[in-house]
Parts: sequence; structure tokens; C-alpha cells
Amino acid sequence: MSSPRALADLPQIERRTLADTAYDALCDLLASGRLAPGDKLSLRQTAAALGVSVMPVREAVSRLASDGALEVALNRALRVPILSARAFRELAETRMAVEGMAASRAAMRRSGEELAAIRRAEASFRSLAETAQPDGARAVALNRDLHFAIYAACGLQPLREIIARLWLKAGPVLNLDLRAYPERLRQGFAIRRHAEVLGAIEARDGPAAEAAIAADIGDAADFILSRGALPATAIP
Amino acid sequence: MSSPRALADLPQIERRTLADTAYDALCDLLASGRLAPGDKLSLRQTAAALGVSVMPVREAVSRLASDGALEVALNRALRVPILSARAFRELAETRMAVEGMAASRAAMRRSGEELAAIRRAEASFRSLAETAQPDGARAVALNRDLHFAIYAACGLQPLREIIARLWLKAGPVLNLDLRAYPERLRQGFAIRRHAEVLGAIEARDGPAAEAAIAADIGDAADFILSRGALPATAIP
DNA sequence: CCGCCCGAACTGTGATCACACATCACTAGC
DNA sequence: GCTAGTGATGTGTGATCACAGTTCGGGCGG
Repeated sequence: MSSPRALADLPQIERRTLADTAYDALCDLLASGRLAPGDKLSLRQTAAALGVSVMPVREAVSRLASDGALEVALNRALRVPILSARAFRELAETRMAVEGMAASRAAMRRSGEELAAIRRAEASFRSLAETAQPDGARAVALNRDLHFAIYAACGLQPLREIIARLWLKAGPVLNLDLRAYPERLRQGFAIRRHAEVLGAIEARDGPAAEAAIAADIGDAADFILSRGALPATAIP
Repeated sequence: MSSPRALADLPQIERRTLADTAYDALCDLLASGRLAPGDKLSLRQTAAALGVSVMPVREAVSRLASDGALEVALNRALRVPILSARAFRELAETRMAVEGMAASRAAMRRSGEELAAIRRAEASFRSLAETAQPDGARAVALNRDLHFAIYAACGLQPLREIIARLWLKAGPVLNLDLRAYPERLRQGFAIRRHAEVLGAIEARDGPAAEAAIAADIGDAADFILSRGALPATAIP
């Protein structure tokens, strides 16, 4: 059973279903804040936009609905959930707990390469945030890159998946805001927290990393909540 | 625009799609351990078993696959994932961290009714586990009831959803074991941990509750791992 | 001029069909 | 006797159609 050596060099053909691609596309829209809370979607419209039939979109949407990143109202309308202030607070608290734990583990067990990747991500975000007119979309993406560079070092893949799901739920309300008002970055809250996290990870100080990440999340959540744009009660 | 008062007393008609029902049915099979790791499913067969078309089953399966509770192999075969020892360990560690945190919060903020519910669930499990020939299926169900009675008191709904997903992934390997060898209960490990948790929650001692839940999870995981039935590397 | 009603357009849901692919049993060939 | 090719069967995936329910706007009646 010998085969030509050239066969071993062939790259594996990537096998992705259209539903997977549609899921990724919608995830990207949600995570980047290009879909705002309350935005309505239509299976047929998004299918047309993606150039496929409704079937793959149905599957993608049903997954996202299962994640709580989309919701199908009783009206059979499909929309990005409008979190109540209470739900948003619970989500933020959960993120502080879960992501804080991931950061703590990352600080204690990060490798040299992982630390280097975190350093690069932090520097990229900082250099952008310090410009006079930060680009909101890029800020969102770089902030995401930094956080996930940290969580990548936590050593627990299930934990990373959980965090990714939490970001899908929080993404629209958080990132829509950051996208719309990138000048808030100039206040320097995020930069300070990120520096604290980086320092803690360099020093392998788990509790400090946990506190800094929790503070980063808490700062942003408090800002959103203080603006009072979130409804007190859930919209039916 | 007045309406007879009797209308207000009508219970809302529950609007569930067939896909939701199919999802719940499959969840139940997974959580109770009636589906074992490696078991293969077929859309058409399960659809026939549920008396519906393949469409609702497709949606349910795609959600479960997104949760990692099922997987579609490259062969286009649908099966319950066979966790590698490493993946199982990471899952158990994640559960210890997440569920421990939930138990800690539950201990500190539980209400009187929540404590009563936890007491009842603990008593039910204990009385079953102390019988000479414990019923495996009932043990699985009561253990689940107890854990979720605790997590219900944590005050964070997103956290409860996360835990439910983790149980879907761990359910088949854990509960298949408990179902098959219920006499292990007689060793009393679970009973002891549960008593510790209950005591900690009564005393509003968060750290103790966290430690007891983590130990409960760790005990079971160590037992499974020590048996060595899990493959060292993932099956493709 | 305001309120109500009805119909057209659109929504998600479910069923059914078509297709490419994987698997297995089997046979022909070396 | 063993391997490689070949067909039948069953798989998930995707497209298309049918339908109940909703939404929204135009027009009738007040």
C-alpha cells in the first residue's frame, strides 16, 4: 500500500457546509456591532445577500438563536435581542466571572509565545486607541483580538467556547457603542485595564489578571448602563 | 377596548416548534445517558421515531452539534462524540471552575425557599443512593435535579445556561457510567460531597460550597479517567 | 377627519425532492 | 488469495414548494 510521495503534500480539502459559512458571516456581523440590538433580519433577505437558499441561513440562525445571539419573537419576527438592563447586568457579571477566571489561568500557565502574542495585541490596540480619531470598527476588532489572545492561553478549550458565546450575546450592545463613539477610548479606561492585565500576565499573577479583566468588563458595562439606553424590562 | 375578565384567566397557548420539541427530546436522551458516546444517529430514523419529517430533527441536531453535544463526522456520520481523555479532563476542569463559582454565589445569596428546594433535592438523592439496589436512571435524574436546584440560586441566568450546555457534553460519558454501575453510589462519595455543599449553603459559606461542588465533579471525573476507557487521542 | 377592516405581501415552519458523497458487499482481475 | 474496481444503499446537505400566521397600508364607513 505505497502511494506517490506527492500525495502526502496535498493540502486537505476544506469541507465546510454553506450553513457553517453563513453562521460565521452572521457571527461576524454580531461581534463587530454592525448588527444593532433590535435590528430585524429575514431569512430570505439574508439568504439572497449571501447568494444561497434559505436552508443554510435557517440552520445558522437556529444555532445563533440557541446561543441567545438572535431571537425569534412570538410574532415569528427574527431580530437581534434587546437586552433589558437587568439581563445586561447579569451578562456582564457572568462575563466578569468567567473571563476573569480564564485570565487568571492564562496568567499562571502562559507560554513565552503566548505572552508575546498578547503583547503584540495589546500594543496594536493601544496604538490605535491613542490616535486622535480612532476607527471604531478597527478598535472593536483589535479589542477582541487582545481578549482572545489572553483566553487562548488559559488551556481550557471549553472555556474559550463559552466566552465566544458570551461575546456573541454582548457584542451588539457593547460594540455598537464603541463603534459609534470611538472617542471614548481617549479617556483611557480600556488602555489602563489592558496594561494592568498585561503586567499581571507577565508577572504570572493570576488574581491581578482576573481583577483587571473584570474591571475592564465592568467599566464598559457601567458606562453602557449609566447612559440608560437599555429598557428596564424585556421587550416582548 | 374592554374584554371579558375571563379572558385574562386563559393560560397562554404554548407556542413550540417541532424543532424545539425534538431538541428537548434529544437533550433528554443525552443528559440521561441513554445515548452513549459513539452511538450513531440518523436524521431519517430519529425523525421517524419522533413521527415528524427530517426538518425539525435537522434543526435540533444542528443546535446540538453547535453545542458540541453531537458531532457530524467528515464521513457525514452523525454520532455522540467520543471525548478523548484530554478533552474530558478539560471539560471536567471547566465544570469545576464554572459550577464551583455558581455554587459559591448560590451559597451567599440563596433565599429561604431556594434553600428548602435544595434540601429536598439532597434528601431525595440521598434516600435513593442509600438503597440496596439504586436505580441508575433515577439516580442520574435526581443528581441532576440537585445540582440545578443549587445553580438556580446563583442569580445569573447566563451562567445557568452555560452549565446546562456543559452537562450536555459531559452527560453521555458520566451518566452512562452512573446508569451502568449505580452500585458505585454505595461508596458514598457523592453523598458526602452533597452533604458538604448543603452545609456550606446553609452557612452561606461560598468558598466551602465551591470546594465541595468542585470535589464532587472531580471525584466523578477521576473515577472515569482511572478506569481508562477513554481514548488517549481523538477519534477522527 | 378619524377609526376600522380587509387584502396583499411577507414571515418562519415544515414537508418533499434532488444530489453528492460515504460505506459496504461483491466480483473481476492480477 | 489478495487487491482494486463497481454497484446498491443510506447519509447529510441544499433547493423548492406549501402553508399558517403576521404585518402593514389602502380604502371604505362613520
